[in-house]
Amino acid sequence: MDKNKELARIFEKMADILEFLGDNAYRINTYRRVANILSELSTDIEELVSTGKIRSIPGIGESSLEKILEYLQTGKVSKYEELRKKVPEDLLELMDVPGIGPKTLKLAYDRLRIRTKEDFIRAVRSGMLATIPGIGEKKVSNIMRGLELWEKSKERMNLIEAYHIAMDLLKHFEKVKELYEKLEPAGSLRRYKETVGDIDLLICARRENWTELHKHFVAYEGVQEVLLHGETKSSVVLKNGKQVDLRTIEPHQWGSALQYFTGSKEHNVRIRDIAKAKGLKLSEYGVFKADTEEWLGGRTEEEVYSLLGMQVPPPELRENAGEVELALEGRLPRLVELSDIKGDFHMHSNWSDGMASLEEMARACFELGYRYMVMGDHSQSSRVANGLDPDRYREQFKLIEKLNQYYNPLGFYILKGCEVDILPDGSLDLPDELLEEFDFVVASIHSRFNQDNTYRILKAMESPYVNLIGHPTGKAYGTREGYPIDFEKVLKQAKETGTALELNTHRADLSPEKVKRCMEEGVMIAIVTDAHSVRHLSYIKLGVGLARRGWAVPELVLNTRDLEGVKAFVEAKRKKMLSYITS
DNA sequence: GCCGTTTTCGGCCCGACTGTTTTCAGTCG
Repeated sequence: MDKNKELARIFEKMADILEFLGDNAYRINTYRRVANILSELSTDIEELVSTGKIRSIPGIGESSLEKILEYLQTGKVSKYEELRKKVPEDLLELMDVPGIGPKTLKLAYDRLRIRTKEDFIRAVRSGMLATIPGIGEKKVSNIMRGLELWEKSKERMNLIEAYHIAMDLLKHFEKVKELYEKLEPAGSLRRYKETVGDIDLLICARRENWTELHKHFVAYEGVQEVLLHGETKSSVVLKNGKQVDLRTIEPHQWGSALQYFTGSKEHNVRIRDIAKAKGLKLSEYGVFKADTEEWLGGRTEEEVYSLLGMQVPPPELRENAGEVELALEGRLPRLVELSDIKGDFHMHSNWSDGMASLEEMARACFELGYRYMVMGDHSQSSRVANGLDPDRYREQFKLIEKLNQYYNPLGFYILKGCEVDILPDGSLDLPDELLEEFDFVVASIHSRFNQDNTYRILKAMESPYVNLIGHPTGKAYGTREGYPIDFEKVLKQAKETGTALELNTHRADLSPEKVKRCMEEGVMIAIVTDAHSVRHLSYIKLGVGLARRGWAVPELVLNTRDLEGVKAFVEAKRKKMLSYITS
């Protein structure tokens, strides 16, 4: 799969360079599409080539295929090698910064002879950039803000990125699985924090295997630089700039080490305090008697916490935000779990802007063990997303009905749904006659963020047919802050109208803090992936983690309901809101 | 560069916002 990724990167880079050079926009778009296809493939590119299946992938034509073949044979793409000679690639990395595009970079390149990232940033700070005609003060301050956001998102990775890095490393260790008993990511990744600074891996193994394990770790192909290479601890920086630490643990210390390295720091400080009060000492090596240093336990986390007289707080709650008190009293809530999830309420197929067909998405959901899924393609006003008009939705209904004939006897249901745009005035992008025909409706804001978004969402929730508000605050990882919104008003309206709010895994919106507010107010949430490919569906696990960080309980998570429960939720709102309208 | 009951050329990617302008270019989703 590494070749898929590398090829995707090359196509993406070529697109960047061509854009900088002012090439044909359609060609650039094609390159990006190819990059996207390559990165989302679930099969090795070499296999697709050898079986000839590559020829049947729409979007990859003769020219792209040639480049792919050349890469597989020689490890290079000559067109890329040619292109990169024409531009300073380092500078082009700034295209990822919000507010900086190819034209701005080209202007700086031509007018100020800027050749590197550092040059550019210096020109922004010194005011040189503002001297170029066509670039004013506002533009410069926008870029400054963009740079800050970019720097910040560079420092910490988002949860999805961290998850992928960890999964790849786990795969790397699969090759030497006879050397260890357990391997688990700790730190903020285990706590499902929205952003992760570096990745901590813990390995439980007998001491005689430690040397070999650390050797295997630093030999990982993704490693750029080895910072530390020892017997118990090694640290590396990966090619993507992210740091990974590895700790080897003896079996009898596993629980205490896992507890210690999971954190958070605040939680641990608090826990050690409690240990001290009980005449105990807690460290990554175990629980000890304070006076005699006698080892009392530490094989498992259960052992550690029970020696302190507490329940085990779920890792997602370990922030010293009330979980310690509840654990001491034995009153921790039962949080939602992955195994509670019976379906996904928000995903796209290639009918709109998804990568996979409806059939493929259905099969994948069925294989995940779901009882139902909501197919929620974009509505007509999302033109770039190839949104559906009423006729196409009705056409899609027929396909869904046909698939349901196959799946329903197997206990799986595809619900007719949509992600309908909330228009600037708060009205919906589809007529009521059609909305009524859907089994489940997600409504989201996708454009014109400078309007009164609170009003738009409140208005949308008044519709008897809207069951879920998509990405309610508009927040997206790293690159974008949310649109301004009065969340408390949204909460109140959600409760009054019987509308659920979405926890969109892809964007980490709602944030755990806002999930917590939902729980406090008794507002129903739905954990969704907003999947645009089969692979994205598996991110539901991360969504559950984010929900757990928001203390989400199963009763207020719509996905824990069976099909009848979901139908009852939809029906209840229709009945309630329609009676308002008629009375 | 890709694609084709509109098929080997010509359409595809549209609309809004922001900022810098005075009628428009760049960026973004």
